[in-house]
Amino acid sequence: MTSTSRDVARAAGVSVATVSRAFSEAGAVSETTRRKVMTEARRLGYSPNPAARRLITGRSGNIGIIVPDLANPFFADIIKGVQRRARESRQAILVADTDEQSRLEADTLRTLSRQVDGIILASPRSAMDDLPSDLSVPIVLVHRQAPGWWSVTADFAEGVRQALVNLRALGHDHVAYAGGPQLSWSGGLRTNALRACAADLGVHLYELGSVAPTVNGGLAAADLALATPATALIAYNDVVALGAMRRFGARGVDVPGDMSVVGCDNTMLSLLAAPSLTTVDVPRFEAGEAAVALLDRQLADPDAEPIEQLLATALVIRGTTAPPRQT
Amino acid sequence: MTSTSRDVARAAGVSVATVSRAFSEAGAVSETTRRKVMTEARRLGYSPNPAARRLITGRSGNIGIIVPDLANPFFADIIKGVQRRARESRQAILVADTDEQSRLEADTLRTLSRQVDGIILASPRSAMDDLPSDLSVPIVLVHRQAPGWWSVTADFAEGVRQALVNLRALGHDHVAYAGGPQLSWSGGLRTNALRACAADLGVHLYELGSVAPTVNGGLAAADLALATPATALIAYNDVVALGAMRRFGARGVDVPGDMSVVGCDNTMLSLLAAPSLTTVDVPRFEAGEAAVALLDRQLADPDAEPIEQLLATALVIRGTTAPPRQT
DNA sequence: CAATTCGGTGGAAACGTTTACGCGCGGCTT
DNA sequence: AAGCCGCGCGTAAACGTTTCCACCGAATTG
Repeated sequence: MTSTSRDVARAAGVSVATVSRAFSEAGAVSETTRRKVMTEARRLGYSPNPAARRLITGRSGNIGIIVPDLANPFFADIIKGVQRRARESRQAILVADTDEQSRLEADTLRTLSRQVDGIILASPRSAMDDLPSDLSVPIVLVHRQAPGWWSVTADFAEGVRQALVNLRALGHDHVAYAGGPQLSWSGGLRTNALRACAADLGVHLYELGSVAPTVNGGLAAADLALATPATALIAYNDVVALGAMRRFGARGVDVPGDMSVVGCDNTMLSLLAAPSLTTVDVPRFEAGEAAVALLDRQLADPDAEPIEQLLATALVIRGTTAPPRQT
Repeated sequence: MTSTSRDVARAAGVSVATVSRAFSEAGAVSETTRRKVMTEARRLGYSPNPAARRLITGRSGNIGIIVPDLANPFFADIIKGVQRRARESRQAILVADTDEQSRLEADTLRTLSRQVDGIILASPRSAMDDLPSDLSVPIVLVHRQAPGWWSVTADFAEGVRQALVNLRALGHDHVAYAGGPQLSWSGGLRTNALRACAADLGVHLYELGSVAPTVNGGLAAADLALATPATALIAYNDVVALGAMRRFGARGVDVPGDMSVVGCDNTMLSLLAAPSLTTVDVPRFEAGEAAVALLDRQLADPDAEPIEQLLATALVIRGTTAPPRQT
């Protein structure tokens, strides 16, 4: 049987209001009574009922995060960032995984919105128009920008640009690109950046279209790449890159001898690959932490102008890029 | 401004009690009025305030899950299983990651316990004695058994036994084992099973001690293994196995030519490795789903006898195991 | 036809907090 | 020395539900 503030009040010889004040840290209670209250509270094993507190304050102390796929180390790391920051401010986090299904996003958003003080929406696969806009909780987008929305994104454009520049410097004129989900905003960013940059550099870019952001997607991408004259492949993310490497291996294509591969995200996977994967580093923990910070700011001042935070990216050279084999 | 049951009641010309009943699905309201209530509710954008509901019912509709490391695909998959099952019964999930620090577990458990109806505690790194036992919420252990606790575990013992039997059949008499965290219950299980089985088979087992369940742990394990006459390495999990493979590669040790490697868990990583990793399959989604089921059962009947559910494991042969090179 | 049940509904009391308001009391200003 | 300020605290009114109890009419029973 859990005890209530009334029990503590009685035991400490004060009123429930004082107990509440002692816990709310308002400093509006003398140090002596505060100590007395705390002692009794500990003795009785009391802690404030979150439901009751929430009913009156309207704050749950929880924040929600929605990701397309928990099993993708990229999103797992973002959540870890969120969690780290949230733990400091004693907030719990509700996570929801939409299994890469865009139609689950709106629903999940609506359900979650009643449970939390704010929501972090990572890499939504829906069009912004399909997302409910009348939710009464603040939202921060991660890796998606939209007018009027708060967001934290990484500079994917710069990252893939560096990748292409590097490949060009190695001597690759024919480069393939395997894109991710159609409605991935950051995917679009990469595509546009690559197009522009390819034109600038005089590199021939083979767009392989969009593949699933999974190992299987990578397998498919590899076959598509081999059907072009490309000597290098830039993949939507590390998972796709690794999948492609696997398929290259199976088809007897040497990486990086016959085909250079560049991933994106710099997840732990890129270090596990053999050879280790050249990839674009994007700060994931930091993105998670920044998102919580923005959420807190929005919570403090709901009418503030939306902030769009941009995180830096950089190419990390490892073992899967090399000059093309002389033919 | 979110509307309340009173608004809906007024609009529909009924009492708040009826509105409540219409939403509580009790079937204690006529179909006509129910429809009327629902119509008005939709029009006003009403949905029951979870805090108020929870205050009176004592149920939050949330379940918590605590894992040592979200970034480990093994736990990510367990969470996905939990999430899938929880979504069906319209429960949200609170996840907490303890960063492999056992001292965070008790705290997290206590904090979470006020927020949720039940907690799933996956692979705790603490001794059971260090965990608070007076929490008023039901708990289900995953991959840990303890007297008086509900749990769902996998038959790791059988899995590693199969691995050792297979290695023996390939001709390996000297096998190294890299263990995981000291207080990992399932780790202890593996160690004991391997010891017993090695004795039976006449295989010489080199216990490398415990390494961190991370890539770095794997790197270390590889060096330790090479300091023994072992021709095969069984690793605590896939991450460690992949880390070890990386180090073997760096030191010019061919896998599986010079050294066979067996992982554990059969995560997506094992398919990404080159060559793909021979590993022990352990059902992760199923573990998550089963844990929720047990939680629901415990919730329905708190005084029931604890259930200990066991999931089957099986060796999956892939590319990292082969007969030892003839010397 | 009278007595009884029962499905459907409303009134009101909880649930455990937070917080506006008010009050006594000591120390400060003038 | 009289008034004022502000600190510390208690009283009581919310917050938005669920649920017990009572009530009414209609249907069922004897």
